[in-house]
Amino acid sequence: MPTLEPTTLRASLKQNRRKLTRARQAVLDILATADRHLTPAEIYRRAKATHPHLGLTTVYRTLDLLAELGYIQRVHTSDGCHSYAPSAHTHGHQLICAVCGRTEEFSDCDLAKLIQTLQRKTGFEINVHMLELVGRCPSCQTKRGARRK
Amino acid sequence: MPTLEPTTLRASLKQNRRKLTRARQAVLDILATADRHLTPAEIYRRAKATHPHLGLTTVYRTLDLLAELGYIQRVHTSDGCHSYAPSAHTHGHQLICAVCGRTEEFSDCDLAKLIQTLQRKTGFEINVHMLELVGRCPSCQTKRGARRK
DNA sequence: GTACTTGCAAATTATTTGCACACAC
DNA sequence: GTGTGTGCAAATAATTTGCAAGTAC
Repeated sequence: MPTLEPTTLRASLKQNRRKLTRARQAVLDILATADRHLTPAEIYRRAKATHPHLGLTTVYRTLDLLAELGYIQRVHTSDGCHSYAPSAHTHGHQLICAVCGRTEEFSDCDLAKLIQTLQRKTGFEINVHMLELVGRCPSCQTKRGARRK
Repeated sequence: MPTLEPTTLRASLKQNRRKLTRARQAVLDILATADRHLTPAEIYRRAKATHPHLGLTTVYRTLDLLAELGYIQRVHTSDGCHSYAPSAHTHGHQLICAVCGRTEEFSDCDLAKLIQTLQRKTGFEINVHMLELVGRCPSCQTKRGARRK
């Protein structure tokens, strides 16, 4: 996964006249090594371990920035859209475990045909799509078959 | 669109030992006749016209309820997930205009194959999916080709 | 009549802003 | 050195809760 390569990130930042700072590195590190989606507050708490001076404000600002650059992705669950997951910095979608929050990214969504049909039918010009799949990851399936809700 | 049939709604509510009240009717009416997605605050403002006593709290509660029953649907845009659009009370997805917010619902998303492949590859058991397409509606395409951002 | 609902005020939570100081390049 | 970032405190916005009174059935 190219997510973590500091070189790539630094380059992206430079393009926008932005800098690679400790705070940004810390936030991205947390997400990149997390196997589930996290809220700003959770990221803040975790990142403070390696960067005690970190402010929550900075986390918010950093999340916006990283999302804009495509290094992380907002995850939309039924209880809100304020969690973030790492992203491979390309067109990607998330497969989310409803039980533990674990995410997997995938990119071959193959919606071309659907999009074409809908464009013809509705006259819309479609240029962005968001797709998320939700279910239970292998390990949450076995854990006493616990079904959420 | 079955959205508006008060009989259907009343029945759904009854099933859950809920009542069909003026407030709920007012909120649903606003959404059903809106051609774009609206935030709780917008819905509140509009619904007050026909139901001046309405409280914002009730709008929040009603939106939750109607969403749960499938009569409306949360819309997730890049700037948040706090808007709602009418829904045909079946499995459905939204096609959203990024310029004016207009929404169209569609249901034939045909993701079965993709889901099957991913289940095999990842071991996840997938049971929910959310799909949204974003673009420009016909009328926003002609309006001085204004492209958002 | 009863249980579910409402609207208000207040509390809570989430997010943004302004600004002096600090740091990456 | 310069311009971008940061962290703090404070402001704002969004959402939720408790509760007495109201209303659908």
